[in-house]
Amino acid sequence: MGLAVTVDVVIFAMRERALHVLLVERGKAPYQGRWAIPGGFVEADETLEQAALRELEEETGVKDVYVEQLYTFGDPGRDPRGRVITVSYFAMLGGDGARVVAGDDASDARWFAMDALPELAFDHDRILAYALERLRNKLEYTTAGFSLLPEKFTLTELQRVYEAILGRKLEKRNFRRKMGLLKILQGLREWRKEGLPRPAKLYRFRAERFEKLKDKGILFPF
Amino acid sequence: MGLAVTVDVVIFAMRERALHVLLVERGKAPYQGRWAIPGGFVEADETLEQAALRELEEETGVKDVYVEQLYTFGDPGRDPRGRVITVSYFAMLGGDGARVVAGDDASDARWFAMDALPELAFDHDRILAYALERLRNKLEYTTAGFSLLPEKFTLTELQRVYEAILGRKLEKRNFRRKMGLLKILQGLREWRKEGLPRPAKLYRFRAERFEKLKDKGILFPF
DNA sequence: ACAAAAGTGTTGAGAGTACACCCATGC
DNA sequence: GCATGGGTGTACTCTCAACACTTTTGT
Repeated sequence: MGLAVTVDVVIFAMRERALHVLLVERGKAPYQGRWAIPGGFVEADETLEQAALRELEEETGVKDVYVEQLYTFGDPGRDPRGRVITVSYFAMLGGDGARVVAGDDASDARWFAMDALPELAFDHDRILAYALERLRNKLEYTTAGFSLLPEKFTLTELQRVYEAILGRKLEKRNFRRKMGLLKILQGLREWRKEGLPRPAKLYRFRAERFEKLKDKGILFPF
Repeated sequence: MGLAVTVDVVIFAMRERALHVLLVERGKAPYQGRWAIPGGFVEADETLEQAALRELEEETGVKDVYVEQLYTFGDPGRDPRGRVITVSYFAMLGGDGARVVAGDDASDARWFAMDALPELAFDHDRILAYALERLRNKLEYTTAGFSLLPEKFTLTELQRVYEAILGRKLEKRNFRRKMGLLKILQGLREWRKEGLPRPAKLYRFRAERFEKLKDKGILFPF
């Protein structure tokens, strides 16, 4: 079989109130100089997920993240080098982690706002579009939104994550009441003060409480 | 690369009020004589979806179905022949079509009830479990349920599809009212009489009406 | 007349939506 | 003292869940 398999990892983070994605600049042909989703060839003795994590760390320095399989793209002709099938993954980086990559000189990786993307290599624009759609869906029935925040966050920060991904404004009081109803937030006795007119209370996500809700099919009602 | 790629197609149908899946008996090693999900190797010049449709027809005679990609399984060791990555698909066959295969002597294909499966080849039990989970989810936000019925069906038949897949009983009056509210059913002036104490009205699914609902994020509330 | 599935409405509870003002702080 | 984002409650509507009896037919 003249067939090769790659993995590609779409990794999202919130930066400056907007949803960003991490891309790498290709150093060699094909598509030299173009930006691409980090990824590479699967090796013989690793699982697909291990390959995704390895490539992500090699190309961007990001590690210790949870990746989830997205979709497999395999049209003939999607890679000029021959028949290459790619298994795409996606991941989310918490607010604090989002700064790690910026200072990593071992890579040509950069964050791009989702509404200001460069031209991409291969069919990576399709992959990215698919990943965004999946992220929107996950927001409704999982706690994906929390994965894009630091451990401690304010309610307004949480709301901005939802707004950035869904692409529309949400009503503040309703958002807060519903989050309260879910009982998956723990209020802390700490306040965020930097750059705020009035200090905002910090919260922490309580994963163990969410587990109980999941089986009952409870949705995030936004 | 010593890497091969296959496609496998999980195909569901309702038979005798229970959810069934179509399996084929393997004629050669490995796992000779075991039952397996229909599938085979991807050829050089076809898309993954074309490969899935081709293999499905070759092995079971089923054609003209809509297939949807499910998940890609690629652990080293999942196939004793070497490193084989499989892209799985799933499909649904309407009630009338479900009989087609039974008379097809060109294949060793057979329908199995999902709650009485034989031992399967490779990691096909995992694939099947994943497909069932996906089917359950799709039932909630798509019209997947209708794909398992003939063109004309009674409300009780429709309810049985939901019950078979969700694995629990639903309340008749609530089910009917909610289906009515969605306005995606067209009542016909025909009745089903075979084997029924009292004739039941037949309905038809109106796909074009559903399109309008989708964008508004309307869910099937079962 | 009996067995079996078809068909039909109401009520109470909980969640969704829309909406406007005062509060605490930094400058 | 003013600009800025933080924080709070009510009223209405709609949907969900629970629940039992009558109707039509074949035997």
